[in-house]
Amino acid sequence: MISTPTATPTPDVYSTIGDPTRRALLLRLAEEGEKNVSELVEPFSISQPAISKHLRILRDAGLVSCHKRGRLRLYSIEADGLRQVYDWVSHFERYWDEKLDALGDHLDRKAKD
Amino acid sequence: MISTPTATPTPDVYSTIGDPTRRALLLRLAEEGEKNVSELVEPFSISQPAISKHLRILRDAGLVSCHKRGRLRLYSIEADGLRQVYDWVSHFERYWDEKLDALGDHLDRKAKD
DNA sequence: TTGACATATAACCGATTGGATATGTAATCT
DNA sequence: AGATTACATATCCAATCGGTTATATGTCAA
Repeated sequence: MISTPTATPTPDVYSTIGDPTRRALLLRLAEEGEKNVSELVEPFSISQPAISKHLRILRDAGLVSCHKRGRLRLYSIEADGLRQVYDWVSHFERYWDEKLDALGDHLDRKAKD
Repeated sequence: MISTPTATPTPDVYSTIGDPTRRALLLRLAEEGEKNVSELVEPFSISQPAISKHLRILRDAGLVSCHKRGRLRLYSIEADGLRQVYDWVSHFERYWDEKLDALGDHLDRKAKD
């Protein structure tokens, strides 16, 4: 009984979503709800073990969870961990969605929250 | 006419921000404005060439720009490319800013779109 | 012009990554 | 029980990564 049960080694969310396959998996789980591994593999041209490895990484990052039903493993999105990405990238928001003229003051104030 | 500004080979923004050093560089440029390389190196315990390499990657990803002044290269944030990350991660927004109790139905319905 | 400074690039290296194939394990079906 | 299905894990491999030191290039200052 060595195995660390859930004890997340916090495997960086940013690098986890750095991979396009993993992003696609996350998006699909978010849009279509829980899916088993075979269903998740299907749209890709890569092997099942490769997808299982991605799912493992996603699980370790806390971005998905899974439970068994019969011989299926049903994976679901666990999006809380993505919030930190949202928060980080929000720091740059003012650079793209506003003309920063007299607005600068307002933004500086918000930045202090 | 669209004209790719610097002929970006689009070296994936997601993997670019996967590195913590690069995220720190971006954040600092955003918060403190343009900086030369020496200034950017200073807070880190890694070598100047290592930072220059990161800056190269950031430039290739279109996330920073630089211009010369004397013997200095002044780097500035170019945050537009981060918007796609913001947009992507926004897909998961509903998972963290809503209590999904009786809301589940509503969400399931939306998922079918 | 010579030397110091600012920065980029080159060459190299060990660690990690993302894939493949092969095998293990548990649940279901006949 | 035996075969099949669904998935995870093990092992291996080439490519990429992030760092290093060494070197090249261009600019300023004396």
